Amino acid sequence: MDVKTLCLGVLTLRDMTGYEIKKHFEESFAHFFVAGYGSIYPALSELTRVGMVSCQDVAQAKRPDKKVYRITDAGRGQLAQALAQTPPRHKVRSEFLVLVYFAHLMTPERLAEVLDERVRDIDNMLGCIDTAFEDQGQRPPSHELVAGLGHATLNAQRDYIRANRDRWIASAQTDQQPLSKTG
Amino acid sequence: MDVKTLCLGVLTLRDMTGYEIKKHFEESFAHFFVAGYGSIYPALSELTRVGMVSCQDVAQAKRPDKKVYRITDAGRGQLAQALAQTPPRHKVRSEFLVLVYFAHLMTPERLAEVLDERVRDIDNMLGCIDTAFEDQGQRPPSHELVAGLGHATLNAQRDYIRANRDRWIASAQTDQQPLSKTG
DNA sequence: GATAGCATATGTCGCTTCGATATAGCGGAC
DNA sequence: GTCCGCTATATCGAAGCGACATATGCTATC
Repeated sequence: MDVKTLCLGVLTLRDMTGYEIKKHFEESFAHFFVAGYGSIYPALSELTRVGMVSCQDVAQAKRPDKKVYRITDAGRGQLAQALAQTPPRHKVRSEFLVLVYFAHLMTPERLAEVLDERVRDIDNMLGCIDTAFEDQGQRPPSHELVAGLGHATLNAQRDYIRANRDRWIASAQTDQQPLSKTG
Repeated sequence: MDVKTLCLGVLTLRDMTGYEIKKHFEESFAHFFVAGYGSIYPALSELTRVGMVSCQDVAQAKRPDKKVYRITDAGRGQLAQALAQTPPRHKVRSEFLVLVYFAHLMTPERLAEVLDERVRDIDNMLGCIDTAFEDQGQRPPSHELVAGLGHATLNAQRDYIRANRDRWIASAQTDQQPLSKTG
């Protein structure tokens, strides 16, 4: 599944500009799918070119012009096919866990910093999910499901880190294998 | 953090070929970092070019020749710097959760299929982590930490799906908004 | 004994995506 | 008054992903 399909999906909720699609991604998808302008704008151009969405230029007073995109019947068909066929993959790319994996090459202070920053990030993300869930305007009923899953997963990770933090830092002290003589 | 840094990291454990690095990734990193040959071989070429690793050609009887890579002092220095500076980010790209988010556009049968396949994938991944953790040869002491974190996270996700599966499928029936008239 | 598939081993290619940057005017904060 | 953030679109280089190509030997099935 690529960003094109994602755009078709959010355009079933209402007509949007590229900017609004990005905002919707940030508010509702933040914890499981990231897409920047560098992916969204080319995706919308391509979708327009092949007739999956229509595009209307809207001139605005005191604001830059905007392009409002609307999904077409062809787009709805393609989306239905994508939803029916896409395998439910779930990829993680965690530099946090890479750092933890090489904890024996870091100082205990650095490990503490890494773990604490991860806990802060998790708290932020949980707050983000709650905020998005509170103002439920324009959101599909299934939003509750992904919010619940996000909560369950992030809470479990945070609790596990908190429960083991001190023990890990203590053993980092004994297992340490410095990389350089100047360490 | 890019694949180059990852390669430097695993080469602190022992000298390896590109093929072995890939296997190590699959066995130990599967649940939090994916890297294929298309990333690893170019990374090793570049690391060799700038002197972060050395490379020795080894001719083998009855096997293709191989290139054994070894981290250099310069490489160790660069790795230390990367571990000290890399922010502990954690990115998820879940087509599974996208599908769940648009559950109201799918049939309840399809939603059931998606949820069940995800549970199977999680079980597979848990087995993978356990297998890698059992044969502890050549693994850093911190491997236990990432294995534990993987377990906690995946278990939480699986339990949450199992606990809510039937309720979700029932509400998918009522909330459904078909995309086409032929649905 | 044939043949199919798997393991070892290195690599390329095209496409997608990421993150940073450019542009530009308005509104509010300090 | 000046700086920052919001709305809004877009491009660009670098990185990465997945599939494919190539070669050979070993093992299991028929």
